[in-house]
Amino acid sequence: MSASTHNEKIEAIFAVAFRLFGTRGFSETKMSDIAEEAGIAKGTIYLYFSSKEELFTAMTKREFTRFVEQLIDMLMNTTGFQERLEIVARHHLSYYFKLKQYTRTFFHAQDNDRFLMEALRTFMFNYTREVAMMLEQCGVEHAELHAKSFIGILDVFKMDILFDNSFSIEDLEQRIAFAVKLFRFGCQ
Amino acid sequence: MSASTHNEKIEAIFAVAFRLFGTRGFSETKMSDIAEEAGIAKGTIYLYFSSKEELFTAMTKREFTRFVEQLIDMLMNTTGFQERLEIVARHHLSYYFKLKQYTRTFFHAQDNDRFLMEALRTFMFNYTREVAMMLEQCGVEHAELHAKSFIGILDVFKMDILFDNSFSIEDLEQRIAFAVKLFRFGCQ
Amino acid sequence: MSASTHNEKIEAIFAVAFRLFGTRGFSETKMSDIAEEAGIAKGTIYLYFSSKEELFTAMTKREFTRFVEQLIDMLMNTTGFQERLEIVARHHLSYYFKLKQYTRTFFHAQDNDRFLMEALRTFMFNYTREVAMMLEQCGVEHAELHAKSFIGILDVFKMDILFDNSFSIEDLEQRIAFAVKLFRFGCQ
Amino acid sequence: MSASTHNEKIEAIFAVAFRLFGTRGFSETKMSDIAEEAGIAKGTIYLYFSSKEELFTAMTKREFTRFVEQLIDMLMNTTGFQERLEIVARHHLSYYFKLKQYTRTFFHAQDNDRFLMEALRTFMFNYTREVAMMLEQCGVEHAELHAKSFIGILDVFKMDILFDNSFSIEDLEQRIAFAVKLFRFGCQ
DNA sequence: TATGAATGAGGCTTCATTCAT
DNA sequence: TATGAATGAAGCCTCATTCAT
Repeated sequence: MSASTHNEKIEAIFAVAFRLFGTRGFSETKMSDIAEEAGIAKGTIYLYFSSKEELFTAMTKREFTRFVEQLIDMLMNTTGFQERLEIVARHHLSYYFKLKQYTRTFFHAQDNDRFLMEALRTFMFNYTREVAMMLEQCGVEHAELHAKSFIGILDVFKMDILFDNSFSIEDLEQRIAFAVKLFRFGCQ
Repeated sequence: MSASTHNEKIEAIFAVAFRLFGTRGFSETKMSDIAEEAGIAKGTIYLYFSSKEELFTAMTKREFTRFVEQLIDMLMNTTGFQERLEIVARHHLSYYFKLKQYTRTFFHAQDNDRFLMEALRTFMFNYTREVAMMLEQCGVEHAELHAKSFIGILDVFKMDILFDNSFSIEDLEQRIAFAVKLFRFGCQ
Repeated sequence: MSASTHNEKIEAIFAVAFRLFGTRGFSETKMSDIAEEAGIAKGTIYLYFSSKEELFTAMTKREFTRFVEQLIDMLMNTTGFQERLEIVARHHLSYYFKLKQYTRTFFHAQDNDRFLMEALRTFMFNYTREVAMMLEQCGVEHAELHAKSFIGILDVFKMDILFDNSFSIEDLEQRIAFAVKLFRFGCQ
Repeated sequence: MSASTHNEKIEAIFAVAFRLFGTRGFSETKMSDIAEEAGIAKGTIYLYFSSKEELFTAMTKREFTRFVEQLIDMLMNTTGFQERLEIVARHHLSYYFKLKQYTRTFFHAQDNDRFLMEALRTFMFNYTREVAMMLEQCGVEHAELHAKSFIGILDVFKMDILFDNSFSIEDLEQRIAFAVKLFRFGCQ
């Protein structure tokens, strides 16, 4: 039923928190629901996280960190501008695609929370830095602004993924190709 | 302090709601605060809006609508691809710049509601459509995808504006120029 | 639409109040509903009744008074013990029968209200007195206790009327006959 | 002050609720008052009852059930028509007499709810059934109508008990004797 | 460590009543 | 007299957090 070791328990809490915060949002998610779905008692969560906000922030930070680390791994094994751009694009869009069923608010400023804003800032900083480094290696000037822009292009397609119920893998690949092409050569 | 006519009162409520929801987020904004700052009684809000959620949604919808209408106006009086792109970019970024002091959550999926998600969807649809129409008139293919992408590039710079306390008018203009150039000619 | 003279207006208010208080009960009936259904403004009610409680009490008192006055009229034109008992019984039960569709709480201690309790007391006093006087004229001893008992027998049948959806005029007449017979000769 | 076990706590809540709802009525009784007088926190009540209405209904149902069960017990150990009628009468009237200080609304349709009406219906059904069974055993015809009538006679005396501050034990016994005699032999 | 019953601050909302017109 | 927009006191209920076991 419930996870037994310290880490397993934290993982279980994170997993449920991710799902519930993602689907319902911060305020509408109850600590008691998280506890119940994680198979532990309400009080137990407080052994690991001092408050609801801390749990939310910790979970979000971990998610952000993972996201960037995975990106770094993938970029490490690749050369070629086009390929690398595609990797960034695919990683970004796949994230939303995979989690579509229960993602709604992640990577977005929440209803609340100075803490999350800080986490989001750090995330953007790290994410941008990695993409910028990659761009720099590939000889692109104004790497940071370009990195942000590329991320922006990708992020806006999140709307399509989340709102369009018939959005398919093929659509995803099409968006990737489109984003990379636009980024490299402009709209003309 | 308080406005007298029906519409003035609604405007007053909207104005305060916009500011408070924007700075504090939905859950952390109290109806009593809105009432107090609007110079009316708590109960009075309920003469115009049936619930906190309805007020929030109505206010957001109005904001979205205004944003798009203003854009339409400005595009109407302009020709030239470069100029029009600059107008879109400036409108988008200026919005955040002007409201920097109390904007945080707008144009973002909230912690709550189905209603706002629907409003956001409509907004994105309208905003994208206007930009896409303009692009089409200027001979750009895949106008919709391009429109979204351009919006994405602009929207990501919102982060810079909101997070960077020293962000200046000059920075703003630089971002505008950068976004337009990238969009037109790519990163190279 | 709305009644124009002073008395017509009061009558209109009474009529609506009777219906709404009767169907919904005191707390669940809003002054605004009464005003609306009476075709007048909320504030207007306060020109005639100083509070919700006063309206309720006044309306109830009037209803009680009417009930007893009608009974007095009918008894006045009759002689004969059996006939008179039947008149009381028919008057009592017909009242509930006629108002079945919107009677629920009348003649009963309310959820609230010292005022109504007082009105109810007066009503029971007057109602009992009239029945007792009649019994006395007919030579019945312990007229007051007997009067109350007879009223009690009748009042319990109210349950049948209110709860039994198929309760008919024939059932009503049967109850009348039964009540009178029991009262006169006992259960044997 | 506060009870410790689950059941003790519920009993404590019931006891206070019975007293307060009985004296003040439903609407005028505050959940916070019940909590305070029960020596627990407001929120604790909601661990056992999902709403004020539910508490009220549950308490009333329990009271009804008890009333009938006690009657059944007492009838079980008695034979003789006269004695049994006296038992019913004494049980009914003693109930009001004992609880005089804080009974006002029980056994009466409340200002509110469908729920209570249903409970009242069930109560009347069960109460009537027990009395009717007893009457049948004693050879009385039309047992149900007779049972209701007897209950009605008794119930009307509730008024005397509640309204007459000098109502004594002797008065009570007199009413019992009167009710039984009337019921058996009629008014003559 | 783990539990979950208990807490109680706090917010949304209702609605009787007022009063300027 | 009549209106109805405005008021604001008051109460139900939620839920993050605590703590005795």
